[in-house]
Amino acid sequence: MIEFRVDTGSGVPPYRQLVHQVEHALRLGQLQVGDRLPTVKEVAKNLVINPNTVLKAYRELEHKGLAKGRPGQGTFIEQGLVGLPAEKQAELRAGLESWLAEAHRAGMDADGIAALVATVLAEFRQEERK
Amino acid sequence: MIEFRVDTGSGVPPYRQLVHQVEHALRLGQLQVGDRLPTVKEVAKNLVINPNTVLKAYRELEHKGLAKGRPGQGTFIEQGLVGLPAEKQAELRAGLESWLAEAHRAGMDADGIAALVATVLAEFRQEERK
Amino acid sequence: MIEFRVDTGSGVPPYRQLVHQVEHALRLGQLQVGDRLPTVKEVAKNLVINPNTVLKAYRELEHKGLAKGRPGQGTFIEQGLVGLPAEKQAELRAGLESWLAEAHRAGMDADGIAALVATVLAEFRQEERK
Amino acid sequence: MIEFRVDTGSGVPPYRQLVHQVEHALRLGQLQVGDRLPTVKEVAKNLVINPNTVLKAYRELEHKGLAKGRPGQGTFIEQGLVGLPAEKQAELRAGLESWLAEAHRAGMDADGIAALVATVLAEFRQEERK
DNA sequence: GTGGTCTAGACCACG
DNA sequence: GTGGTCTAGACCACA
Repeated sequence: MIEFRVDTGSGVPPYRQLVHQVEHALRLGQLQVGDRLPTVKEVAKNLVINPNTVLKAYRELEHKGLAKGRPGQGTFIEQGLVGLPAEKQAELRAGLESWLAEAHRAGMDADGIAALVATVLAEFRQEERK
Repeated sequence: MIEFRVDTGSGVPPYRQLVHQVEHALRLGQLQVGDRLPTVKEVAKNLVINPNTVLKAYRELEHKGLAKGRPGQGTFIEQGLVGLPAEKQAELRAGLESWLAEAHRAGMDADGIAALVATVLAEFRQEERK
Repeated sequence: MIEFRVDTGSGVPPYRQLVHQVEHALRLGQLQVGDRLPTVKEVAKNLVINPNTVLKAYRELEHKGLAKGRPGQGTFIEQGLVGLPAEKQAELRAGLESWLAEAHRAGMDADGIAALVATVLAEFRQEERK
Repeated sequence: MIEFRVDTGSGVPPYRQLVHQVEHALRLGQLQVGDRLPTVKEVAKNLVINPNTVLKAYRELEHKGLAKGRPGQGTFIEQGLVGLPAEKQAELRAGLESWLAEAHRAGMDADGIAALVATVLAEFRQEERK
């Protein structure tokens, strides 16, 4: 079962963070078609946010065709997102994690790492756009 | 001189994106104490956003003690952010870029990469918090 | 609930006047941690100023850590400011008021009094700085 | 010779602070008709502000008929402001200073005192307006 | 309904 | 010309 997080300091609206997390989990194969998402109440209670916010996120997922609420049963994943084969993903992930560990050893904190990653990713996106 | 970007699709308010970019540049040593930021009007014109939005970002930086507006002259960096020595940073950056290139070769698009990176970073943050 | 005033002739930007008034009320114990400030719209309507101006004041208070806006609920005092015990304050206040009454009887108008007070206070500040 | 001060943190435009200080000094009898104000250059240098700002203040005084610039000689007080007789003023001032000293002894800092004074004065003005 | 963001445009203070 | 303030009004996120 997916575990949601909300980072209130990031400026990203909470409901979008939830949507992103589902999308990411789908891409990474952590969520499969047919999986059940936690109930609105559970999420709202765990993250201390308003149930309406969770509902909005689930509706957004429904709108994108990724999930579907079944009254009385919960919300279920309807459709996956194309991603790389699991092995390749695991490989890449391992590579990234080892880089991260190295950065951490070198003395970078999470914010510093995030700054570096954001910069490099932004440049990559710009490259890709060409 | 720092070059701002704004990603309208991310959900992060533009003025916060500007703040983040300055903070990142400070961490990465791309901005130094005493450097001048582009004028409010320049940024507004380049990014096609309202001057007030830029002003809001600069004001936020001022509140954080990172920059200071001097009427008639511009806005200047007041204080740096601790970061790693430039060489170490360059090294780490190279490592990250090579990982990124590998992921790209493997068939991942920017969104997929971002998803993976976000997930791994979030886990790292959770680790760090312990 | 605090009652805001705005003096348009003073040259002090209205949003700063609001900030000052909250700070003063905190120092004087008229506002406590947890108290709710009037809503942005109420203040804007009462003082006949733009809601954005009020918002700017509340935002400034947030930056100073004194208040915090809770969407959908209002803006609340987060932190107090050290001040003297209420009795001592009341005593001092009485002393000041009696002096003021005397000055008034002697024929001074509010502006004259303000001039005298400003001068004496400025000298006091200079003394204190030593 | 009057000694100007500028408090950059107060929000009051510097040029208005200068005007106020002249007016206050006139009310308090510290400046007399015929007295010479410091030159624009002197003030600008001492307070580290732009000469234009000082000029603007002097023009404002001229506009109010309080001072007059005599090319090549300086700026001179043209007209006084009605005030109380010097003895009465000195008496009141002494009273205020003794109150201030008491407040200080009681543990109030300049900001606390300013807060109290501002509040009491504001109420007094409201009374007077009736 | 409450706070928050953005836009558009006017005006002021300062250099 | 540069930063800073204010207004007016639209739209969004949240409770």
